Amino acid sequence: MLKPNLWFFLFHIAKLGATNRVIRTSSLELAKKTGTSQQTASRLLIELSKRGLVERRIVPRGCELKLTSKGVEELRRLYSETRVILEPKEEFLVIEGELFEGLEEGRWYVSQLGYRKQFIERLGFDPYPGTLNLRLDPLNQSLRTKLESYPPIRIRGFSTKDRSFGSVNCYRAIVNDKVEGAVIITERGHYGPSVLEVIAPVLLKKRLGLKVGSKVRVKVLY
Amino acid sequence: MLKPNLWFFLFHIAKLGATNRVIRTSSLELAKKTGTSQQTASRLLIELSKRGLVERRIVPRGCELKLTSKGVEELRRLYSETRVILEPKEEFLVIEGELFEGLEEGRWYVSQLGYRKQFIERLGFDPYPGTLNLRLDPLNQSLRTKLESYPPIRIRGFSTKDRSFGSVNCYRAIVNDKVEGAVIITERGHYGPSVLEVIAPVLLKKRLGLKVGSKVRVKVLY
DNA sequence: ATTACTAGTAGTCGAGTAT
DNA sequence: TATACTCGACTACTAGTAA
Repeated sequence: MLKPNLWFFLFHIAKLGATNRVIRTSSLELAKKTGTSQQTASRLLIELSKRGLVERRIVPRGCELKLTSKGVEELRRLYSETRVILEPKEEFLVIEGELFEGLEEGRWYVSQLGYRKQFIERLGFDPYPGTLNLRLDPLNQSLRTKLESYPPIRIRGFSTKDRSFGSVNCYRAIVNDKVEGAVIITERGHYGPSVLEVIAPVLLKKRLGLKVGSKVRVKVLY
Repeated sequence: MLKPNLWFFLFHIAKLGATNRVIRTSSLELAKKTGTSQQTASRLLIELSKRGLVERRIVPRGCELKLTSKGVEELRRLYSETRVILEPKEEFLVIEGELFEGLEEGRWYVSQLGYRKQFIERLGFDPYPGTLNLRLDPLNQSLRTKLESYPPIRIRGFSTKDRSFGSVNCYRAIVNDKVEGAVIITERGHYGPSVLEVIAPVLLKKRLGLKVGSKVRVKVLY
């Protein structure tokens, strides 16, 4: 668990904008922002860097910093938990996308027993082997990004003797206002943020009469 | 400024539900949750209590805790700042309510020079002396509550020789898609959460042809 | 200018324990 | 049972300073 003062320091670095770009700063500036000494700032920077939460490069008069994805994740975790504390109401987000024919990789992943057992336990259904892949326009991509800041239903990764499978985040969802299923967000997704992958207990394409190019409306609960 | 480990401790107390009700716990339980000793938990509880962030009562086998409004405020501050870091996009919220004739108190407050100067400086307009009071149904009340979790434009309180005036939080707003103004949220509001008070550079009732009972739509930017 | 080491010190922790 | 005090141990801080 990240120590509170490291978290606080990370937070201040993020406040300077280091979540999505490299910033130019110095240990003295950070010391002032966090109300500590230059020496302590230097030490904490070294520690954050060691823990892989910030990337750091010493340059002539100061340093360049950027949060790693692990650093952003850490920030987001506390943010999500605080949201649950302060805004306990159940809400939803509607994401729309266009069906496309995927690589059929999803079928293989979803049917892995290590995932299936958890899907059944945590989502309450045994997913049909296959995913519905929706292409998102930029507006819907930003909704997807927003979604990721909400506390997910976590499916843990696991290993077989052949390989290891990463953890997966899920959100309950209702597809075209009819079928209950879930959005899945994989650690290193096969497609990236422009695609939304949906699973359900049934073959969605058939059940909803969808074909390539169909507009699909996903109401995601969180 | 609240020390990081105190903040972290407050966060854990909040996670147990102490934001909106009294919880029953003990220093040992909190110690386990935060990964520290019973002694440290006890000491931090005393400190949080001294600083007026939690209310505390020792009972036979443990203690009862509840965050004070100052404690919740502290949590909300960091939450809001983190939101700005992680979700930098400008967004809005549409709140609708029904016009009613207020106590005319607003007129007096808004025209106080201590407020007016700040309104001009921070909102960019000199408010018409008076407020538009909208009665909110429960759904719109929850939107108002949600609004309060976003970082506001803060107007500081001040004192005259006669009395003191509390600080006010504002959000830019557009009324009925036509007139720019601001929603004001006072510390100890005259009306409570079921009412939304709006100010603008003009007399809104006249400008928009409103009368008692009119439905008014306020698009609040944050 | 910076970063970051060393060394001395201030502050925090938790075992023991009184209440 | 609890809370919370004392005190020795340890951690984390900053001043001084080298690079």
